[in-house]
Amino acid sequence: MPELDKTYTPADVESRWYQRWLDDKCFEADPARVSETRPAYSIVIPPPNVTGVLHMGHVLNNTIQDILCRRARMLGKEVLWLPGTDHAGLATQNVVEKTLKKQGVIKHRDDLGREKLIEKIWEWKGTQGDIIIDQLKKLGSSCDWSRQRFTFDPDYNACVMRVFVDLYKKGLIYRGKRMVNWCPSSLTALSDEEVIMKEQKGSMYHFRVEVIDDDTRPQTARPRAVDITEQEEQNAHHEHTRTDPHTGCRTFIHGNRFDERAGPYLSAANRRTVGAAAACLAQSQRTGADAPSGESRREEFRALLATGQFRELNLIDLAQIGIRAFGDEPLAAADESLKQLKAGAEAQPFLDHARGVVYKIFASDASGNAGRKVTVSTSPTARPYIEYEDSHPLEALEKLALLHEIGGLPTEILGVTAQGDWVLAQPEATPVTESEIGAARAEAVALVGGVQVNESGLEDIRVVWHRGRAWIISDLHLRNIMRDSEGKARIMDALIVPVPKSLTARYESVRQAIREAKEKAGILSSATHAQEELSLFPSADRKTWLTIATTRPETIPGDTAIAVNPKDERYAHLIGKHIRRPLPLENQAAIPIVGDEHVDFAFGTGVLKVTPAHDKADFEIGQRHKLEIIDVLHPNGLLNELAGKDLAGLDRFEGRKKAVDLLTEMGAMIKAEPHQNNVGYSERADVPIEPRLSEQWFLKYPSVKESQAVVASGEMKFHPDRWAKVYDHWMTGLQDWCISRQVWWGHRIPVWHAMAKDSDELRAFSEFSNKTGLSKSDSWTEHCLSGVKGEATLVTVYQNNDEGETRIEAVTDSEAEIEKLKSMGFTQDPDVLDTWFSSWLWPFATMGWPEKTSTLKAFYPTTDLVTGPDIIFFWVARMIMAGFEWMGELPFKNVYFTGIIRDKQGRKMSKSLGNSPDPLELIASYSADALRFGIMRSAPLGQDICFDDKNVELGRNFCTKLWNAARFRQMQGGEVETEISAALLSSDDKWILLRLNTAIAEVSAALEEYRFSDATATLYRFFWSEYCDWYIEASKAVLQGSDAKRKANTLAVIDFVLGHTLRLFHPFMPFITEELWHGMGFNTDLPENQGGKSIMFAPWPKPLDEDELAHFGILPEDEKTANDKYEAVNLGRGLKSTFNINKRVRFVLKPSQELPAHEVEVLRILLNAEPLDVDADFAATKGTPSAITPLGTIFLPLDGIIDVEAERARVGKELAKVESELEKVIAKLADENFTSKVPQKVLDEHQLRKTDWQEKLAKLREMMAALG
RNA sequence: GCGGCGUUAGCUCAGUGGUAGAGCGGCUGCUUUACACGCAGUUGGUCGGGGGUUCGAAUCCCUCACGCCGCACCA
Repeated sequence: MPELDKTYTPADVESRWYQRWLDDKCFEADPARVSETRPAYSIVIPPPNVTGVLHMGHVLNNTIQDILCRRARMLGKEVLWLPGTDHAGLATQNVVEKTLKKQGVIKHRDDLGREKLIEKIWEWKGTQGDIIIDQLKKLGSSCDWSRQRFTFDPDYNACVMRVFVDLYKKGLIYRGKRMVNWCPSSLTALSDEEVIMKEQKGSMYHFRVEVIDDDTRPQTARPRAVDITEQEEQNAHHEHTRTDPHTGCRTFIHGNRFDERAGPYLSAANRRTVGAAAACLAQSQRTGADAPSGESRREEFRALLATGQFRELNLIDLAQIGIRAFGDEPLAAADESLKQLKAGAEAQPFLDHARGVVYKIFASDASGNAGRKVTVSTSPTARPYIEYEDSHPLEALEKLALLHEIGGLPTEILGVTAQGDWVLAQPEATPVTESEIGAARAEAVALVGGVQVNESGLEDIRVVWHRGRAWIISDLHLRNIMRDSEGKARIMDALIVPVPKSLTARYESVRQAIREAKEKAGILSSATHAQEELSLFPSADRKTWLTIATTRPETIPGDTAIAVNPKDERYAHLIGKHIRRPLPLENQAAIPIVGDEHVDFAFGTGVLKVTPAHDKADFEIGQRHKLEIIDVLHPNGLLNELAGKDLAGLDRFEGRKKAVDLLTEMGAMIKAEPHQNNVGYSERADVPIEPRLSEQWFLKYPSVKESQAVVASGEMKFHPDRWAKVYDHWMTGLQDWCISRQVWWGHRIPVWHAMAKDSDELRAFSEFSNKTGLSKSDSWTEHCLSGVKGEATLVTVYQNNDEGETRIEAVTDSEAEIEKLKSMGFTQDPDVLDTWFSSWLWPFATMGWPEKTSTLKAFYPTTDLVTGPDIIFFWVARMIMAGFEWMGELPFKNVYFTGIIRDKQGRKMSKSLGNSPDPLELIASYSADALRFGIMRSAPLGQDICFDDKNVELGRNFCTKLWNAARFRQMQGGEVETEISAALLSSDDKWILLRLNTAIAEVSAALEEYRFSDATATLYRFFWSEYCDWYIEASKAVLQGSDAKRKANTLAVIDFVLGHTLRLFHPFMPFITEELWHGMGFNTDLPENQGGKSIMFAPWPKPLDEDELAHFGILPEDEKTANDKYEAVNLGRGLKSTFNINKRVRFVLKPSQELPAHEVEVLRILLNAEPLDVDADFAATKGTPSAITPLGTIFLPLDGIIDVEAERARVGKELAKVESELEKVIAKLADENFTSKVPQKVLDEHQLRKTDWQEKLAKLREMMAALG
């Protein structure tokens, strides 16, 4: 037997074996070898990016593939693991361009031009590309490198061209001017899958636009209100761009007419309503110029909300917010705040029809601010509530919005009628009885303390019960006017929401009464306000304004319409009118108001600006209404001249700021509030993408039905199968795939154009005919232009493109045809294809398609695919479709999705975080085997992996252990792998053979089900805990003994187990197992293809079958014999440890059964006893520590150092535990409920347990008694 | 919003109805002839909360909370 080095040197071993495997062509697949008895097994590698370097994800992915392949080889399959790399268009071009720039070779790619740059990239690929291939080899990957492919290989390119032409002919590829995801950094279109949504904290800008009747009216540079100075108005607007920084709540204010410090600011329009003006002034005076900013109150309000007690709000008048306290103590929650206010309060109760008893308390708040009013009232839902009046209507509305937006609030604002009525729904309100109302009223009265009730107040709110809900109908609407508690009229802003006509009609009389009351008070009735004024803010000159919310004000110059929902009663009547687009300043064009169902009237203001050139949804609206498309952006994201002179040349984000400034200056800006929305980012360039209208090539996915069905039916299996759902979902909502990219490195689109300058189709065609000799009727058919037999071009004539030309489009993948086209003046489409458009052909294009190669025949469809779930759409789904489309068959039978590798903190590994260890460094310091074992051990099925170097360290330790165990065997000398004699098998031998059987079965089953971490766990347990810790230690009894026959037999068992273990380990740790396989001489005498050449072809271990077990005389109960012994050892060791004995000492065993001398010797060695006396009549000195074992009682005689108390304590502790366990079992067995219902098996188990505990208890009691 | 995954020992994770586990870490002891990258012993858990089904629940059902990941999105 050759001698193993004292230490394992992985670096030498790994490079030596890998080279040897390559030299011996161990990885090369031969289709000719495939037969019925030697089935094919194949995997195509997910081709890494040619610029890529190995990261942990690759390690995980490729280790799994290698394990699958190596095991398949051992199972006697013909294995093809087909490797290669991906040309990765954008990424590679970027890398090379950057390198060239760094080297100072170029400043811009145009310096080189297309052809030269591509040359440079090829050059780069030749010298620096494919680094990852060498790295994969370091990992031990057993790929068939002789078949390595690159997606840009000439024959692969031919496949891509062929596929394009085929799809084109099938009518699935088309060119279209559509909205695409445009990357302003890479200057190319991207597919939807390459865009990732990121949450953004931006602003929602509200600005107003002027409604005009038609587009013929003269334009005015800026809207202007009468009776106010420019400065005043600007101030007013400025005030109201303020938003709540904490909540970002919307205010619903359309009017924008209040100055918080100075009180209501009156526009001319408001002055029209005389009473209102007075009211405004009155309130202003009452609250005073130094009225609190509202901030302190806001805080308090938030605090109340946070208690969760205030769940419902009720708008009484627009300056008030009512809060109802629900719960067992209706008012207790509000009590605290109320107490503060009560001091010196003046309460004014009155009866309100809608609200029951209302008490209005006027008070100063804690900080002495005047003008605070609190209303306590009963509600129609029989819950008393408290209302806070704010010094300012605006503030109240802000709170309303705040409440409205807090999840779980039962009050919803539903909408507004044409009359301006609005409806609050209270979905959680429960209808109440008269008596409940009465009780609530009484509570409220009691609270404020016996105040007299008077009737007063305006009948401004009604509650009706409808469909089981309480509906509040109010006459309030925009500029609604009411009396306040002092009897003075006030003007309020309002929420506008529709109410069902049927409902409002029933309350016509109520409204009539209100109107009369208001007229009597000299207040304009809401009825006099015409419909068109609703929701709009009319100014003195009767201009009407619409408020629009947007996140992208820089695109206003590209707006070509305003859209409202035709069902939205607020705005429906405006459809057909126009608005004045505020930007660009020099071109404030009139653009139409269109009705479109797309508009969500619950969102924002319900008015949408339509920018067809810069938003997907807007584009569609534009199509529906035949709107003009104005593109205001350059491809690189700078605003162009169409954006106006103020914005042109600015970056889109700079432009945004500038646009806001412009709107503010002209007084159109109402406010900017914090707004969170999701913005699409280019995954690669990490910049926000720009929806951009451009001419691109699109593909309608082929073979969708089959592809969806194959997974749904389970014919193709996903592991874990939850990904099947994700796949199915995506396949259900497929969007056409934008396949063209505006880069140079890629498969160039095989489409050739000739432009006929004439827009007249016939004349254009005759021009074409002169060149080709084809007639017009030949359009859309294939022709051979070159005259070369079998070659063809598909010719299509498109009339009238944007430039008024006629385009002749020729599509072919034939070189002869291309030459001819070139000579005829055709030019090729400049775009290249999406990289995924080539990699979706990977499973068959790498195998020689379209030829019917023997490789394809033998290895397609492939068996397994191992990849990450992040490319399920990019790659997996598309490969399935391509497989069906061109091979008529699924491309693989199983897909295993790995998890994502995270760091110790659970963060995704990334370059920018720098938290990704370099696998090559790990290999250098721990070995590839260690890395492989470590990562597999921590990779449960499809779960993300928290990666820690500790795992690799553990892998390294495991390798060392394996190495040393092998060395131990070798040091024993003797022949390798001799016959095992059944007669000489010890209980330990039988035990380890049974454990090996279990391990083989477990590992095989785990691998069948892709449970790699389970497999490694079994390997670890079996080899370390069972084989090394117990079996080898027990074997020392024989190996150190003098019985040569037994010794030889034990070595035979050890060899048997090691030989199986190495094979079981090989897929996980290929290098060290190969080294030991040869180093230990397991390869000798084996046929070349059965492990003689390499362990990778040795047969995969099989458990001993029944016959073999019988032959060796191994029974299932043999496992127990050894287990009993090991338990006795554990207990004996425990004794030693308890009494702090760390020397070799004497043990005495008082056996409960006869023990062969060999077993005693094993016991002695495992216990490290010197000596171990077996004495059936042993009478221990009082206080001698002992333990009850399955083999009898073990004593640890401690002459002179007996500590009776310590031993009593120890036994006592154990006694207590046994007693409690026994008690549990007895109780269970005594319970008839249990015994009558439980299956017999469980009952037996419990019975047995009971007997065991009882026996133990008896013995422990004996021991206790012995201790005195 | 819709969907998925997860929550078990200090950490990483097994455990799909019947006596709560592994590795790492911690602590104690041991240089014992394969291995200190080792050996022996030992300490860690009301299995996220609540409810239900059951003789019995970490496991099945409901619900809530938290975390992660997709998808869809509203200007």
